[in-house]
Amino acid sequence: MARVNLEEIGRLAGVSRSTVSRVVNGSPNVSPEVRERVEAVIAETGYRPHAAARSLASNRTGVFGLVVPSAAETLFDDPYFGRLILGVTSATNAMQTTLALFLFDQESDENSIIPQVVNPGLVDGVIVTATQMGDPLISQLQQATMPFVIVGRPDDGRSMFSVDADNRGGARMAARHLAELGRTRIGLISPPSNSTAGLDRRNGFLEGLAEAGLRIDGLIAEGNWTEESGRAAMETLLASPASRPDAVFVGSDRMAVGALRAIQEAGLSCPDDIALVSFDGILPPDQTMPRLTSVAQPVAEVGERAARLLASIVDSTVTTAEHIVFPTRLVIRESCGSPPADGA
Amino acid sequence: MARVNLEEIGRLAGVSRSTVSRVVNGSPNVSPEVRERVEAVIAETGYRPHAAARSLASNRTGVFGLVVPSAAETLFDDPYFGRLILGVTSATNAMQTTLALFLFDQESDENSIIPQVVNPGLVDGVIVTATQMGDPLISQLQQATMPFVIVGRPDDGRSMFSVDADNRGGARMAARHLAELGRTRIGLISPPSNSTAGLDRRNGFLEGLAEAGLRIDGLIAEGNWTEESGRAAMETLLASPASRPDAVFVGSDRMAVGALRAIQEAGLSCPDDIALVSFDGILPPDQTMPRLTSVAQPVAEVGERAARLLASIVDSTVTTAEHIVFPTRLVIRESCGSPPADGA
DNA sequence: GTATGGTATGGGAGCGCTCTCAGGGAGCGC
DNA sequence: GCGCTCCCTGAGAGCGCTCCCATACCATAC
Repeated sequence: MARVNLEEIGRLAGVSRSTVSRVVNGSPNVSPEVRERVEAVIAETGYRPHAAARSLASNRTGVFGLVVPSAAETLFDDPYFGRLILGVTSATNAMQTTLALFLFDQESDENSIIPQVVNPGLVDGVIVTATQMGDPLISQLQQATMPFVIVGRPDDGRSMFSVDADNRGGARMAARHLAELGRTRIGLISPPSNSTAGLDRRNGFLEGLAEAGLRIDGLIAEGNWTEESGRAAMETLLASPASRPDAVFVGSDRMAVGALRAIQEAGLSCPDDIALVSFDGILPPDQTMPRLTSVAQPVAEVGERAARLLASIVDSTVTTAEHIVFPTRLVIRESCGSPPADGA
Repeated sequence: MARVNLEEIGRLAGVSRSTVSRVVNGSPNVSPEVRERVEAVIAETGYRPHAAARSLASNRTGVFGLVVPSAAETLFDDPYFGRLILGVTSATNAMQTTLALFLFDQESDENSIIPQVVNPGLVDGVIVTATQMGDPLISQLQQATMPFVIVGRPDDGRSMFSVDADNRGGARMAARHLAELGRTRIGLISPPSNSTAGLDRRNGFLEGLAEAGLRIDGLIAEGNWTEESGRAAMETLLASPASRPDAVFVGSDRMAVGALRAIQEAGLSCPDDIALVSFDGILPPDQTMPRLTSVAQPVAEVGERAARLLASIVDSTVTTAEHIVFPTRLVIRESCGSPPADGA
């Protein structure tokens, strides 16, 4: 069953290459009997169109790139990226598009990967996640006029297509919730401030705190998304018993796991001594004791929407940049100290 | 900066298309001054070769596919696939190859995805993971003469290229370790037996048990890789207190987390009442209390090796099917009840 | 009858590259 | 000085497809 091409199929079915192409691509202008004959030949030869040839002629590859830069090492310890990939693939599968994954597993890879990403004829467009401030990839994409969508909020004001969760609103909600439960010394373990998500969560939290008439009072530490950094940050906050917080908002689930461990290692109780609310809502709830109250963001939906948005950019259906924000919701469990209202 | 092609670069540099091609592809037969001139033009025009055109002409795409079929939903809760992807990308990055990810997120996707995977001109070869017995994908790949490597052990005797961890030997080691610690009623929570990995771990365990002169005595339950199934399986094993095991080998880390929870919920202690050894060695050790003793398999290395093997098949460097097995090693922590010998 | 329009089909051109081959020039040995 | 080889370069063909246009045919309208 050697490779066979359009011409050959045409020959076998007694029609031209063009007609076979029409059948393959579902053009309506083909007579039923011809279509049937051609389809029979295709079936019995096992013919499959050659993707590269098609791409070259049509200037469309049917491939989207998903770029996940920076420390990929730690990446999959966080369920976030897995969920995002799941969302993206669910959309690309539905659109008959294939997904190329660009993971930079080292800083040094960056320079060898970027050319691939922006290479014409490989992908039709790119979804970019976890962009750092001033990411060189972004400007390269713009320069190459490669369509792209950012997952997250772009750091500068320039208009680009992007999809994000409402980090700011969610964090604000968390702060207010803790305040409403009567906590007064509410601390923050912030995600890294070199990411817009981190920045937004921090600012949203401070905003909510202010709205509740509370002050942060120096109870602030910064982590780097990892469990270990959450634990270290909590240890910092607990360092002086006199000024110990009675509640902490932790900027991500994983950091919260570490923070919780620090609380317990210090012989304190969560939520009695220190209430905790985290962000992401992505961990299997039973993974911690008490279970985490968390601001849930719809990660898979963000990924799915990003893929669909990219598709419409590629199709030139939408042309003016838009920033899509998904709402977050507070999932109350035990770590915040309020009676559970929602078991999800 | 509109699209520019080889011909155009040639025109600007005063040479032919062919010469530019040689420069781009690093052919040695180009005079230094011409090379320099061409490279200057390339740099200033921002020229990038068109991947599809190159693929069409050279019959090489520079893309490898990674296929992860079946229940993708639960996929990323298990760090296994993340690690595997990391390993594969580390190799493909080094080889200047791009990775196409094929995730079937529903059974129904399968039929729409397979054609993409075996499509000529899209990928040069495919790495297939988590194959079920009698996977239709495999026969399609063979039929399309698409090079492929299986991660895991192929279920039938036919010769194919594959890379696996020594599931059998690892499980055997686990059984013997527990026996050496003086446990006599050693149970098994087996991975699903519709996977060769599951089968191998189960058989290896039984083998090790027999070598230690022990019998399984009905202390066997089967899970489906999930935490919840591990917990349910352990509950089954604990159902009749009279015949309770004093040790259990759990076929995966995630199931072990569930099993551990079941032990603790039953008011028993691990390792005092029931010692635990699991398989994978992939979870952050601090995630459980006590920390899990586990048979560690080098997942990332398996992925990396699979990608490299695929590359040599594509290059026709290797032609006779081989099955590569990576050794596993027992990482002793607290859950097995022996004094820790290794902190990794 | 001719004019008009829609539909089914074929053929040519071309997408941007690689690969093979031919040819010109330089360098070498005798 | 001639022939040989080796290196560099250019030109042609062709990868398998899509897209556009020309053509042939049929149906309808006047």
